Amino acid sequence: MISFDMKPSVSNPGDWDINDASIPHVTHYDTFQDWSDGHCRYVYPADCEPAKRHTSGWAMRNTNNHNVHILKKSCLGVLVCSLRCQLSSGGILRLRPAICDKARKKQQGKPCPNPRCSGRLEILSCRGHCGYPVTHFWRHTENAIFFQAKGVHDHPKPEAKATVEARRNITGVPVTRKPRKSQLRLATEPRAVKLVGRPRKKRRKESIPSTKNPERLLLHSHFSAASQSIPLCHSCNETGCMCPSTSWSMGKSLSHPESSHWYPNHSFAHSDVNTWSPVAGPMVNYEPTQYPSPIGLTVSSFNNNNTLTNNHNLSNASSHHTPTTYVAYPHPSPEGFKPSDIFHLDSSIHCQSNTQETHPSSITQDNHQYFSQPGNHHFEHLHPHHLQSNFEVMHHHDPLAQGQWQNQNHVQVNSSAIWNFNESIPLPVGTMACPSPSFEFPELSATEGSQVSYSTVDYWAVPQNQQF
DNA sequence: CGGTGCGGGGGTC
DNA sequence: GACCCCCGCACCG
Ligand SMILES: [Zn+2]
Ligand SMILES: [Zn+2]
Repeated sequence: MISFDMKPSVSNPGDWDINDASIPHVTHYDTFQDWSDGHCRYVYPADCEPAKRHTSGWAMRNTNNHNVHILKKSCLGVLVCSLRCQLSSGGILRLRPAICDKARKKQQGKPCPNPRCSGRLEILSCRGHCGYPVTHFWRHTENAIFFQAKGVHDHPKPEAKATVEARRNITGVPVTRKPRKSQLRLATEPRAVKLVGRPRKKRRKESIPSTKNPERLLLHSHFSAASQSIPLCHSCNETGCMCPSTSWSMGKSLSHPESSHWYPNHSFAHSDVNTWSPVAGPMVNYEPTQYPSPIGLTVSSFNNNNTLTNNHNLSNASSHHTPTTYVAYPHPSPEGFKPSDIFHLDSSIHCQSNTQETHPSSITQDNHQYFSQPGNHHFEHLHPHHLQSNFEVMHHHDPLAQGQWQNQNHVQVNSSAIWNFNESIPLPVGTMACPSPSFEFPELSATEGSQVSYSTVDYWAVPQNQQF
């Protein structure tokens, strides 16, 4: 049986789609979801700052859909170590891909910041929407901001944007959180404007179900099929989809049974931030299990509760009246690296032109297939039947790994971290204008003083990371 | 320098 | 025609 529950916030009980010519008036708004995953729709108040910025925890880049009224963004995946080395925290490295193409190219191929690892950074691209990246759509109306997402992320969460910014803060680059005008340029519709797209050429409004790609196997079916008793693909939300990462049973969000949200049965993204589950491939219903580490380390049990994750409301919607800037500093050094290690990933100061291909050994080892395209891009093909052995799963014991979340939010300081974080102090937790339910809390952190003492140059010269 | 939004345009189905 | 992606530009902080 299909359970597609419309959130009661939509005054029009009928379906709305981001592409609809007219979108219903809403009387109730959702709290901001910056880690939304799966097919979901939310309505935010027009003054919701994160919504105005079209932000997301996921690294989303603008995609041209040739429609002035609907902003489309697609997921860039996550920046991981090619060797999937295990961090002291028990997780794997999950850096945030730069949104800017140029900066992202520079990130790729850089040495893994883990001093014990000879791996290199590579993009684990998102193929969560029938092989295409997960897409987000934003649409502004007079008094609301509509959000719709398509697809289920098939990769771990990247570090939060605030983490990257906090790191930059430490390096001295100021980080401001004021909304920028340029970000708010998305045309607002006077009322029920016909979405004709821009007048140019023949491009029209974006029709969401993709019918293009051969390997995506996205069959022609309409979104509204959701209301029918036809099995839907969790990934593309289409009937009849045969995309490989599909679970066919209907899942509903445990945390938000009332929301219009298809909840994936095997979403990685819904596992803990520092861990994730391998894709189930053509199979279904992945159960968290312990897998051997690719580098032979014992995979330790790790239960990271430092994050409030997907779709977990922390507070109600009544609190997004004042656009307060939040001054929280999530752990600026995720996974136990000293921040300066990762600063290099943000800065081009010490940029090495690591434009070589990923070395074959890691290719074989990881059961990944790499090929390059013009422009030194590294693309990755995941072989679904190999994926089960590809990745570490540290979360095997956590019964909540499949959709329920703990929010203990305590600060963990891992004394066995590679770098000495004994001086770490808990960092303040801020509030957001439109409360984000998934703000990352510090796990490993350091005072500015301790970070300043690191030599960012030295680390870059560590020979053990130059083995390629 | 990088995040963001806009828009042109090529390629593919 | 639809829709993917890439690219460049402009703006901003
Ligand atoms: Zn590594
Ligand atoms: Zn994704």
